[in-house]
Amino acid sequence: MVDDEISPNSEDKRAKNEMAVLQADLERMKRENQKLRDSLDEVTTNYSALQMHFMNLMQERKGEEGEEEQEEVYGGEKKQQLGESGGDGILVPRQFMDLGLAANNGTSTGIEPSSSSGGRSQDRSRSPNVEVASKELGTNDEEEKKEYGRGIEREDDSPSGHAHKVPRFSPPKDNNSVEAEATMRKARVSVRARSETPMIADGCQWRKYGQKMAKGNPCPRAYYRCSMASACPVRKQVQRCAEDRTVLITTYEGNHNHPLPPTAMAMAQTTSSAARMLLSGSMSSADSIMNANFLTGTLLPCSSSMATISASAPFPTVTLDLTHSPNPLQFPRQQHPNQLQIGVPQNNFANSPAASLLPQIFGQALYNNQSKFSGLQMSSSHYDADPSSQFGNNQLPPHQVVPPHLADTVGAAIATDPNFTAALAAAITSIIGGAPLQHSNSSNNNNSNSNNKGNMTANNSNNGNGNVASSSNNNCNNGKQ
DNA sequence: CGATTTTGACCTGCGC
DNA sequence: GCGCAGGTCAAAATCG
Repeated sequence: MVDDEISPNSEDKRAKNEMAVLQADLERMKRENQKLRDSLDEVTTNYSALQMHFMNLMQERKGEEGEEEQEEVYGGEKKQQLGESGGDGILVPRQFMDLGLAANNGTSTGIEPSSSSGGRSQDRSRSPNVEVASKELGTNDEEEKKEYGRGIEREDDSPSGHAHKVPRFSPPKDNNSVEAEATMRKARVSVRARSETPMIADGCQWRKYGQKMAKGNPCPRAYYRCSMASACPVRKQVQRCAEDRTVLITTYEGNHNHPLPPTAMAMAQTTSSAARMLLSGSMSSADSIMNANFLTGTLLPCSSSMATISASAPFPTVTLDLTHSPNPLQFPRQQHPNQLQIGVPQNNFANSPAASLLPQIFGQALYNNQSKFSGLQMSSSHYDADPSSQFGNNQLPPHQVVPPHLADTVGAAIATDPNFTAALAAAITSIIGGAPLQHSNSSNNNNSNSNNKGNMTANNSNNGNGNVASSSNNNCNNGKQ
């Protein structure tokens, strides 16, 4: 009887104990959860603060340099552009956008005939170099004709349709600008990334205009044209790697001549920066080596094969290879003490402002002074002990980092997001291309109107009915085409 | 019905 | 000069 009475009591006690333990666990978990939240909030907050601070610094610096440049080169014209771009709250991001979309000011003129004459005449009043820069980055009618030969010419000016008889790279009409254009025409940024989707979601709208079988690759290569604006010269090629079908090789070319949605800014940065890379002195081999070393040695120190620059013929190409590691951004935690690491506090990086800001930050920073970023490194999984010296002369405050317990998650989320590849490519190419271009018209704006038509065309056409037979070689070659 | 994709044909550049 | 390969065009087909 006693046992019968005691037994329930002891069970009750035990149950209570267990309950207490569970509650304690729960409490502990709640506290930890709260800690994590706090950490995340803190990271986010500090990231935003740092971001703003950095942008402000860049803006100030750019403002100074921009004024000097424009007085030197443009005779004050640039000041006006800066003023226009900086008239509202968008000023700060705008300035960063300018790095990649610098020339789009001219492009808008290309779209809007009413204003084109003014913009073009301005461009042509500049020094040859400036004109090259303008043409390269911009897309007025003439330059489009030169760059894209028959196609654009027919679209714009040649109803007869015989423009295709004009050589795509026709002999220079005058001086070196055409040469630069030709170079620009071939500037490419290639991104290799594992993706199940037919295309990287770069935020732009694309229209497929061709498909071919590339030599040595059973997968067809698809040709896309930006369809966000009728005369946008940006094109891209999408092809799966022959050796690894899960690898998607996307090659961008050209610069948008229309406003872009935030999610597309990254790609715009990429393509325009690639153009700049070429423009910036035709990119001597020494430069390319230097830049490549800089890129692979600092930005991506733990994966020298992740990013390569090829300035060799036929197309100078910046290739970003994100396929070598399941988590290419998951850099080792032990890194060079002076390396800049940027923590990314948001899982959904591709859709976050950071996705579009990152390339701009990188690019702008290098625009100002490449040497300051000699230790640059981007990391999604970063936490380091002493970030204080990272920005060199910029004296930026130590930035908050992703705590260790969040780092893996964040890094993995980013690395597995195909959208991120575009942003990362943009960052890299901004570094490569943005640095040497200090005196180009980086303050140009992107003012043209856009007519968004249709949807993102993610065509997965792989029927392989191109008219070129496969044979050997090629593909999976880091985008050198 | 307009926009987009498909696909054969064509053009250009390049190597031999 | 020829052939190959890459790139583009444009009519037809397809889609929404």
